[in-house]
Amino acid sequence: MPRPSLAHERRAELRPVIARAFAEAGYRRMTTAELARRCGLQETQLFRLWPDKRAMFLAAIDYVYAVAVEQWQTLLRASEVDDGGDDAAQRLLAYEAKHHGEWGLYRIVFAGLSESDDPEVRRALRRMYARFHRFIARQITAHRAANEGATHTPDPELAAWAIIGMGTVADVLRELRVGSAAQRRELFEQVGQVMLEGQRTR
Amino acid sequence: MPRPSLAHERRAELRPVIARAFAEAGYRRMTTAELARRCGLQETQLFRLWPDKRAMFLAAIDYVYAVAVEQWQTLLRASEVDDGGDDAAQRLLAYEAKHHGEWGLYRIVFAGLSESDDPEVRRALRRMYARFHRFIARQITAHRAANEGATHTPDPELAAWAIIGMGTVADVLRELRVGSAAQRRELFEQVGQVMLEGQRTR
DNA sequence: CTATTTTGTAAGCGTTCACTTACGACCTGT
DNA sequence: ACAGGTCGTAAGTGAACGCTTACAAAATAG
Repeated sequence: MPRPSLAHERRAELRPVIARAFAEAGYRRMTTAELARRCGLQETQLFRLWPDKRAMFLAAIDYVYAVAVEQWQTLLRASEVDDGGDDAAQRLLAYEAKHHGEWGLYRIVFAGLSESDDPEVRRALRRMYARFHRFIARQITAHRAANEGATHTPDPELAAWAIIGMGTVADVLRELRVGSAAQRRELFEQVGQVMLEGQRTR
Repeated sequence: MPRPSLAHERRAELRPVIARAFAEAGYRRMTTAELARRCGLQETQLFRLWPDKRAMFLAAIDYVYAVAVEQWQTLLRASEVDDGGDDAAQRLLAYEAKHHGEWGLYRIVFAGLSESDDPEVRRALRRMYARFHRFIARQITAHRAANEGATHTPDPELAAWAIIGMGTVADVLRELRVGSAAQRRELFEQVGQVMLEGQRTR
């Protein structure tokens, strides 16, 4: 019998390094050589763990959502205790207003989008967006249900997309160094609030 | 005296072809050879018109705003006559709800963003975003001023960014083939309306 | 005409980079 | 022990591609 493979575990522990690398340089500009250097191993090892560069990138895309959700969950658990009357949606919004995009992982998404004629990359991005959207839409629905019973516009599904859009534009502003962190925070707070509440449909 | 150069005119007439090409394939994947083929000339000619590939890409970025604004202006001129009571902002919103992103030029922006450590590209993108933002913010201010005098939230500057974000997310959905054109239209109508009107600050 | 510049065409050059080959050392179950 | 796999390292390969060189043809002002 051969020696048992640690490939699975190694992939898991290298994923953050890979993701970080792609986030810094984008897809094309991050070379497999540099990737290997950052992982502290030879290029060949990398190609034994993943079939090709694209597969490494796919792993990075999945990591984007994984990281976000992990942070949100720890946040929600932590603030169940010292809750100031705000519900989960508002706490998440306040958190994002401060910390959105600070990991720079959105760069992976930008890279993926301009690489997106590749069907696998598309699939990974779709899955990522679908997950974010579902998470946010649920928060909005819960928030509105808790606070009052009326129907609002935009409906939660659309409001969730709008919030994702707001996050994206905040990423772009950060990326291009347009405006300040304070302004981005204002954006999250004002627009986020309006999207959460919505307007009563007459 | 030498023969007079037509370089300026040629650049102008090739710009849409270049832009279209970058929009279809992104920056890295669009080769200068293919670019030349589409322009119906040799690669060397291209390099006589622009110093390098990046310069061609910069021209494409500028073209994105140029095209949008041209369409908007013809729309506004045309609908001054058969105006159904809506103001400019609402007509633009209705127009975008139907036609946003159909030229695919947003792909140029995605490509630029993941290529964005290049200072020139960054500058071009900043200028483009700034122009879009100013245009939209003015529309919002005009709309609110015309309809009622109260202060609203989010303020026009932020609402304008939110609308750009909404447009971006619509582009992403179109790109990834998530949801239908009708849903994107709904997004523009509902979210756009709320951003235009805003909520009265008490 | 002629000098000077643009326009057209063909070939190629140098670099970057994803991915491979080759080979030896090292585990681990039977 | 040893077979059949994993791990580590070094070198290389082949293709893509941005950009250049070289040279001839055409056009225009003086």
